[in-house]
Amino acid sequence: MGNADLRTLAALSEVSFDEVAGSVVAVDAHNWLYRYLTTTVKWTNSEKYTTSEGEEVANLVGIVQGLPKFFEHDLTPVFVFDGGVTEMKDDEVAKRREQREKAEARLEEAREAGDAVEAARMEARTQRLTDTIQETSRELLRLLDVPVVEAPAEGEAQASYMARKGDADYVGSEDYDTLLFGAPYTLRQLTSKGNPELMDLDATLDKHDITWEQLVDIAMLCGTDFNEGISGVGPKTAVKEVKKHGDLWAVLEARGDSIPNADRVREFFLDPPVTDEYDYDIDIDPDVAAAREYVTETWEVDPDEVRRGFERIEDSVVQTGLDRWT
DNA sequence: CCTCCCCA
DNA sequence: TGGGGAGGG
Repeated sequence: MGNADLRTLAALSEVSFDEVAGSVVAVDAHNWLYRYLTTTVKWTNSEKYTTSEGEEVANLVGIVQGLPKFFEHDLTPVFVFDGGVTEMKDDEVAKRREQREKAEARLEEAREAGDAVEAARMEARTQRLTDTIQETSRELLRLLDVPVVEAPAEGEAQASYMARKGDADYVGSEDYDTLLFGAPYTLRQLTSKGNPELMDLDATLDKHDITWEQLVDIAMLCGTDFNEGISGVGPKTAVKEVKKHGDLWAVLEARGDSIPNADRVREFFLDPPVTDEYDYDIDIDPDVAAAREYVTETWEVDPDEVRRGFERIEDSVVQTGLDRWT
């Protein structure tokens, strides 16, 4: 379970919303929507957010309720969507399919073994947001004038790349592997109660006196979402060994161990498919009336579910506009 | 120090 | 999902 290990290595600190006010946050859209839908809206077993046509549109409620948090703290979100498989290179398609099949196979194994935790974890990995959810999310964000970027592959990789280039101040994600994608600063817990948590890449590297490449090597030894780690190797040992031997290959050779597809996984973190073809205006001017009509009439969402959210959006965006003039 | 397991 | 304790190496 690599993510917990990465957390122990990461330089984390609590920040206040005031400290990050005025910044642009590249949000991994899939991650954000998925977490919001599962934790807050409980969409999977709710008929409340299902239209008469049987389409699940809890995402619309999630967006209307989740966006005000950004605006009220003067944060500009840029939603970065995962790329469609067809836009990816052939080997990338093959790689993703392979990973997906692997995850599904592990899910089956976990189910058969009665391992509920592992099954839930694998389910989260294999679960995809439906096409309807992706499309209606994009449309609602368009009406609300929230910037959207289309990633060629992983949204998380694209968001990290944008932050690295300086086109975003932070990546917004709950995942720790934005560190592995080279995101300088990641904000976690942006939509939950309490203060956000800041994850700092340079501070993480300094703390252990390692390079970014070595951090990726360390993570791979512990295990990532894309590879099993080496049994008996945790964060401490991984750091020690990578610093002693220099890089992943030297560590694996010295131990007589191997990681399947190690070169591809490593490359995936260090040089993922990303694009420079994006352009957005961070001066947000939402058409709340059109957005409300889209949500409540086109998709038949109960107006009571989104009334407060739209009010907060109206208030906070007007407020922000005033702030900029004073 | 790692892993497994339980609790909040 | 992450923090803490038991047990094993």
